[in-house]
Amino acid sequence: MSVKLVREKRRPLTLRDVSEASGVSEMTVSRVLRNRGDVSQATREKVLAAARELGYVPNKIAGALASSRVNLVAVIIPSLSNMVFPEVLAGISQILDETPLQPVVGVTQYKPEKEERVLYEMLSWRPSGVIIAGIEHSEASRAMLEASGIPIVEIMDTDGRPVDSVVGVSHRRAGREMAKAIARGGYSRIGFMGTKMPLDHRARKRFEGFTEALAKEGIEVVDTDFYEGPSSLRKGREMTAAMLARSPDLDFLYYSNDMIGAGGMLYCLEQGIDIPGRMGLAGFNGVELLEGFSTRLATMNTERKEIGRAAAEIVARCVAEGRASAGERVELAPKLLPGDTLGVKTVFPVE
Amino acid sequence: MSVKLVREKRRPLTLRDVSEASGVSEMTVSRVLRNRGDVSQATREKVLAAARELGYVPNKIAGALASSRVNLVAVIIPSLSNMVFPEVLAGISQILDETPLQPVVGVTQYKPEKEERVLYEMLSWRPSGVIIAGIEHSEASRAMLEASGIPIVEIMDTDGRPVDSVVGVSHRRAGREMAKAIARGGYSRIGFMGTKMPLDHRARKRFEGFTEALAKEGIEVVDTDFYEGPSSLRKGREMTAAMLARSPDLDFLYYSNDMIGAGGMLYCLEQGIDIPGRMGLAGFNGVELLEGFSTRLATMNTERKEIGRAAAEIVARCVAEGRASAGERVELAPKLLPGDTLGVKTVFPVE
DNA sequence: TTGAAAGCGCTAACAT
DNA sequence: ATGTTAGCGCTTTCAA
Repeated sequence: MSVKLVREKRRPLTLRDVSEASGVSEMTVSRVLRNRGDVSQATREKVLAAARELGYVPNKIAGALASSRVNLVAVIIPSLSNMVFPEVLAGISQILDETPLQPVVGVTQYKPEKEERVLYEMLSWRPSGVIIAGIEHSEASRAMLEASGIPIVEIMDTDGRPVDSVVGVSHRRAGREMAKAIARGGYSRIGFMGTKMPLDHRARKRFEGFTEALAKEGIEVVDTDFYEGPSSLRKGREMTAAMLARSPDLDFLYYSNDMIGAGGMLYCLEQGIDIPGRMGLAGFNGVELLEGFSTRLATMNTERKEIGRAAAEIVARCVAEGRASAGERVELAPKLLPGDTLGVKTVFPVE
Repeated sequence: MSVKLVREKRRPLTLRDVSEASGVSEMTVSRVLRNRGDVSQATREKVLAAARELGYVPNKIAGALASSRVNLVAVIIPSLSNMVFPEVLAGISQILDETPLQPVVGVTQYKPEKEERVLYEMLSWRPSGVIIAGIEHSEASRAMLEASGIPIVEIMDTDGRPVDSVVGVSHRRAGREMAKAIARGGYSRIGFMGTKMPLDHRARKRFEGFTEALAKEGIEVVDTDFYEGPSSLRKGREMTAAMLARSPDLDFLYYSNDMIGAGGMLYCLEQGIDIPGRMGLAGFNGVELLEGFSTRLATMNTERKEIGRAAAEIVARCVAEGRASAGERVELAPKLLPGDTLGVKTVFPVE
């Protein structure tokens, strides 16, 4: 006959339990568990044995309150389904893994109100720093960041006035450089496809830089199309089909990201369109996916992982030095990768 | 002449500051900020005005300690770069957004030791529940989960003995069903490509189910190749090229995920291989990417978002009802999508 | 409807 | 090397 021990709603273990089980004061147990020196080897072993035996898991809530130290870094990004952000996160983790700091991720879905809520929520856990995508925030969000008293790093975008530090690329400049490359290639009837602008400041800035630089060359964007929702190969394919049906005389398609760009490229290749002679194509980001196609889409590589690393390093340094801000500015230069789809226009449509 | 106020290392605001600014006791301020009833309209407004004025952000650390309530759900997944997991997260968020609960994500990189560390770290914040990918854990991890006293939901995989609740698909069964479909198509010389097994239990189970079911049909897997690191189109392309060079008489390639499957498909199409007459292909997951290709890769759709939703619902229900566990089991049936690459073998290689 | 007191589980700072 | 005391900023509980 077996007796089943039903512990009612188990009270979680506390330091006191470990203290009693090991016959050592709570304070010393705390020291052992935090690897502070000044504890004899014998005591240390006794305590660790007791803690393991009981299955004690420290309570960081209490620890953080008592020490007013919270080793969390709030990371606020618009989305996880755009691979760009997991890549940034990978860079952040890589750096923070070497420190006692831990990233905690919040997702805003590109909505300023959601950003505000997420930020408030995260700040209420009193993190040691904030890494936040974008440089455009609601007034309330900006006020919270400024009042937080912790290092803030805005990432991805350097066009604007940061709260504290900033790490990213100039999207305006990226747009300009793409425009210049297109003009050099002799393309002149340009179509643009991208996300709806109010949601995506970086895409907007690229587009602005792009059209401005084209204008200087006397070229204009002939057709544009904007979509909402996730970027996918399929979306790029469908939008491209629609645009080419509408504006058959285009000779270059600029996409606001590689995913729809690759979809458009697949469509053009299947239609037997001569690339890059009759039609040029370019995306943005330099995502790994592009390496999987036998025709390489032209793009501009933004070093997402490097952005994450640089941002995390700034926060880690501030925390280590006890500084409340850094005021650093890191602008990375995106690199144009012409691939196989941005060359020289050779085929001219019949007038 | 302007005077610049340099507040040294700003002490974060507390309830007391709001209390003093509004002339209301801390207790009442706390009530207002938590939307508890029993506060007069006049007082409420005074307090809210003061809090907004000061830019007060509550300290959840202290709140959680005092109330021993933490509205966090630990979500532990192997990776963010495999789109499958962001999709699960989207489902989880969708449900938790309707509750006071918040997901907090930890990433294990498919490493049991890392899973152990991440789990320990997250449990030390005393979350209200845990959603964790996979049903295989180290002994220590399993012990922590069992001792946690909170609802645990293991997701993705149902083949095994769960700690508490489980939501997912049977990967063994998925492998078997793919094998049967392949046998029905008349394919008989099978190649398999996937991740190194010890890292990926679900891939292993699919492979086991697959080979077992094939064996029953008298078919065997002729060639296999396993890789480490991220799955990419390029990897699929390269591995496929290598395998076909090595084993030119294969008539079906089964990939452990859609990403490498799609890469392999692109390679085969470019080589002019007749699909599905001479060669069949299949992946696993049913990712959106596949919709972007004009040839649809055969796959089995696992409802990741639905898995996330179901898991979050279990946790939310437990928390609402104050239960420490649910013991639920939700097995979703993956659906075979034959697409354009799993048909009937019609072309037989010259002997 | 409001307030006062006690304490959540830990750690800083000071003994010893 | 170890122990004691006094909080951290909030919420619970009870009293008014």
